[in-house]
This record gives sequence, structure tokens and C-alpha cells, in this order.
Amino acid sequence: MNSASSNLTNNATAASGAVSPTAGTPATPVAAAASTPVTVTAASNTTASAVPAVTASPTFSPLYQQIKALITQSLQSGEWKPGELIPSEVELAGRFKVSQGTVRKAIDELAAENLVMRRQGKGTFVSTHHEARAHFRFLRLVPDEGVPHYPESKFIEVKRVRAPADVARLMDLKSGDAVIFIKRVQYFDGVPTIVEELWLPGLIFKGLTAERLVEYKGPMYGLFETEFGTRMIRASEQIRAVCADAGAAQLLNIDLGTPLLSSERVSFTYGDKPVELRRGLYLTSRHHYQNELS
Amino acid sequence: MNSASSNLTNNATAASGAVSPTAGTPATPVAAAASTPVTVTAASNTTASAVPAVTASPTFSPLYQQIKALITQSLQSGEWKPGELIPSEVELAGRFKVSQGTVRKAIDELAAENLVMRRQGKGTFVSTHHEARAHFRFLRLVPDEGVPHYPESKFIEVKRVRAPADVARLMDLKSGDAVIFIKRVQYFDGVPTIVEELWLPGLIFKGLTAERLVEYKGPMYGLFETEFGTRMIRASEQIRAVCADAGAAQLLNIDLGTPLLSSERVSFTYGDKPVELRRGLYLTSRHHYQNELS
DNA sequence: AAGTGGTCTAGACCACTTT
DNA sequence: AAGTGGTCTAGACCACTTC
Repeated sequence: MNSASSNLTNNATAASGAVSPTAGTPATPVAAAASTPVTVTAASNTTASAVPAVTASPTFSPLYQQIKALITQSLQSGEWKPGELIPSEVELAGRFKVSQGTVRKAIDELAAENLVMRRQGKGTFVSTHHEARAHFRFLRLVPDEGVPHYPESKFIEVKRVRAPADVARLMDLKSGDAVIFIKRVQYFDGVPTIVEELWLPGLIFKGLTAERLVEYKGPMYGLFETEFGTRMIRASEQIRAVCADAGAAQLLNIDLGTPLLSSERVSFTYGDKPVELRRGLYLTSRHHYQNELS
Repeated sequence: MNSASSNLTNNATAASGAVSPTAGTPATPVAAAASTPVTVTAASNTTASAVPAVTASPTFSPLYQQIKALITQSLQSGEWKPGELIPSEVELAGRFKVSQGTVRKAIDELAAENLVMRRQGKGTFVSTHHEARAHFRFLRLVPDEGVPHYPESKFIEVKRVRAPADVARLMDLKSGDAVIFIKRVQYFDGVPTIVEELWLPGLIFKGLTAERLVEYKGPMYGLFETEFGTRMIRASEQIRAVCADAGAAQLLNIDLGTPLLSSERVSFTYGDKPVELRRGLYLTSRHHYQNELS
């Protein structure tokens, strides 16, 4: 069932008749018959751009954006789980009482944001981090020669701690909040290449243990997605060049002072909520960070 | 005038009548009345994916992709120059004898690739590197604190040389071909932060002098675009961490061995043709490389 | 054959900019 | 008022997958 407040505002007063000409009147309520036909002013936008403080224009948003927000809600709530098939365009069009073209445009954007994947003839699927193609979306380190492949992990440390001030600030927590700290080394063909430290909100990742991490093969984001219902959507990364300190030098088996690529990355889930801070040091003597600019 | 061979193949035999049911028959030839109505099999794709050697399926491509290719040709040929307004969607639809929706979808993709920019109420404009928003598309180095702004350039060296083997390979030239070599340092607030070396094909950039570079204010890509008719479309970048050698240390006024971000970037113009190799060393003590992953 | 996404059309109206 | 891009609809057919 679609939760309460979901009234679509058609600010484009559709083409062919039947719709009352009064602007702002919903074409028809969504799903569930009884629902107060109040004009929605972009309030159902969980994902979208922050709502400007007060006043400002009524913030009209096109129908397809409202549909997109509704679909996103269903993704976030787990109504359709990662890897699963979502309802067809025609069915969604019927459910939302809009044309298929409008649903299509909504899904087009979701597909562009990698939240869903379309497959002609089969349907539209919820994206998942359990796929070869998703593995390298956030890991851009590739070997100078040979084909990219996923590294092996060795966990150094996993513990619950109180969030230091800088970590808390980046993750939108309060200083001292419980967080899970993970430190690991990753190996390409047996060569230690990445040492990274992760912080995760304790509230969300309660029950995450070293044992669970070790026994799980594959990308951590896959584990997070299936075990903790938290899917990483996008990330923001800051890259620098630094010198290896004693700790990194030992773990990566390199000389003190070797130049390393430093990456500080904050990952976000639905609603632009930060749910991971990751600080990595990359050895780039046989690998490089690959970026496509456009 | 649209050059010869531009016949659209409508492999979707449009909806409402008038079109002969024979598959492969063009809906109607494009522009210029007289043109041999021959079935085109994606031959007019200059930009697109390489045409598979021989045989293989007839390589159908949707109408909007063919329109996109035609528009791209006009952009490349300079029929519409950077910063200029291109014909309206309705006009293009009329010219190509397709519906406005089809032109729209073609332009949508061009806009997504930053080749054109749409402005509601005004029209669609050819993108240009002479814009504030374009300045940071390829330069991702931003200050740790304060607002980003464009650096000042000081040119160290500008000369014609023969392409070394590695440069030639990356730029799709023959070893020994004439190239223009440029070395410069860039300053943020007076602090030397970037030292970079560029190689450009001598054939295209004939007449590029140190004097012209020095007197020109603004991003080099702007100069290349207006003076040499070569517009950079996308780039591929490899990033590493390295130690400052004697030359870099002197130019950046830092200690020998200071860690620097190394970027090797190949930029491409229309038709995925490489037209610039740029090797930069970035001092990241007060700046960082900003990347958004999604 | 039926269902799904993908393409194409034609026409309507909205939001925005300029005349 | 006229022109441009932006949204929305309804219906047709194509390409692909599955039954």
C-alpha cells in the first residue's frame, strides 16, 4: 500500500478533456481511493533538492518528477528489493493514473542515476551491488596492465567506537555517537595495494562483526545492501597525494615516505543521507585511478 | 547545405498512414529535394561506434540516433559555431522530416553529453569553453577552503618538436610527427600549484605561439575552440601519486620528494579523435581533486 | 502469442523569454 | 503575441524475451 500523502499535482493540465481546468487540481488521486485532494507542493520529495526555507514560489514540480519520487519511495521502503523486477510501465501508469510516457520519463531518470536497470523485453530491475558491473562503480583503481579484477580483503580491525569530531561532522552525526570502525588491507594478485579505514553509523550497522565481514565474499556494499538494507547511491570523493606513514608502510610493505594516493570518500544512501566515511591510501606504482571526464 | 549522403532509414515504420509499408523505405529524404532514396545502414555515423568490419547484422539504428549524428555533423563542420543558437526543434523537425519528439530526443542526448545547452524560452545553444560553468569541467582541483577560481598561467616553454614514441601512441600519431609542446605553471592566489606539459598535433595547431598563449586570458580550451576550430568533448584521465623531482620542486617551490598528484590526460574532439595529451603534477597540500561518483 | 521496454508520431498545453 | 523549450497524453508499431 502506498503510504498516506501521495496526491499528484498536475500543473500541466493534460491534453484531452475530462480534467477540470482549475490549475492545481490533481488529475486523479493515486491508488487508494480515499485521499484528501490537497495541493502538494513538492513535499513528497525525499530525494530531491532541499526545500527552500520559507515563502518562495509554490515550487511546482512536473508530474514525472512526482512519479519519480513515489517510485523512489517504494525503492527506499524496500517494497521492491535490489535485484527484483519492478512493475511494468503500463502497470505503474495505471496505478498512478498517468500516461505510460510520464512513467517512462520518471524511470529514465532513475535508470540514469543507476537506481534501476532496464532490460528490453524483460522489464525494469532494482539495481544491486551484487553484479560485476557495479563492482567498479566506486572503485576506480585499475591495474596499469591486464584486466581489472576485484581485490582480496584482509581485515585488520573491527570495533565499535565513539565518533571523533571530524568523522561525526562528515557523517552528519553528533561527536561521540556510536560508530563502527573497520580497518582493512586489499590485495591485487597477492600484492597489498590499498589500506583503508571505514566508519559506519552504529545505529544502522548494529550487529556488523568481523566474522561476518570475513566470511562474506564480494563487495562490502553488497553485504550492506542485503544484511542492513542500506544501499549506497552515490559518493563524494576528495583525492590527494601523501607520503606513507609508518603504519601504511608496514601494511603495504613499502618504504616510509612512498607517495600514496589518499582518498576521502563519503557515501550516501536515499535522501542524500551520509552513511559511510572511507579513508583509503592507494599504492599507485602498478595501478592508477581512472577517471572519465565529460 | 547538408552534404550529400544523408538519407534517413526509418526502421520503425511510423504510426499514422502515408508511409509505404515496405520496411527500410525512408519516411522521406532529408532536406534538399533530390537525393537518391537508398537504404542507409548506419553509414552516416561519424561519431558513433565503429562500424563492425564486415557482415554482421544490418546495424539498424533508431531514427533519433541518425538525427543526432546529423546534428553532430553540423556542429563539427562549424555550421553552428560555439555559443551560437541552433535552429529550433520545430525547424529541425521540418528539415529532417521527422516529428518534433524525435528531434527532441536527439538533442536531449547531445545536451547530456554537453555538446549543446538548452535554455527554456530562448533556444538551444552550442556549448563553448568560454563560460564560467565550463571552466571546471576538466579542472577538478579545488581549494580545501574558499571558493574555486581559475588559476593564473605562466608559460615556461612553447616549441615545435617531434613526437616521442609514447606521446605519439597516446595521440594516435606516428612517432616523429610534428607536435607542439607546451610547459607551464599555474598559480592559485600567487601560489604555484600545477606544473603541466601539453602536446598538441602540429597539423591542427599550426601557428600556435607562446605570444598568443600569453596574451590570451582564460582557459586554453577556449582559445583552441575559437582560434583553431577544435573543441574538446571529453577526456580520459589516469591519476597517480608521485614524488616531486628536481624540476617540479623548483617550479612549485617545494622540497624534493614532496608527494604530488600526477595526472595523464588525453582529450578528444568530435569522432573520438585524440587531440591533446596533458601531463600535470598537482600540489595537494592546500587543494584536492574533487570527484563525484554515481 | 503475449508481455516488456524502445521508438515514433501528432497534438495539446505550460513556462519562460523576447518583441 | 509569438516563439522556444518542457510536459503530458494516446495510440501505433518495433525489438526482444518468455511462454
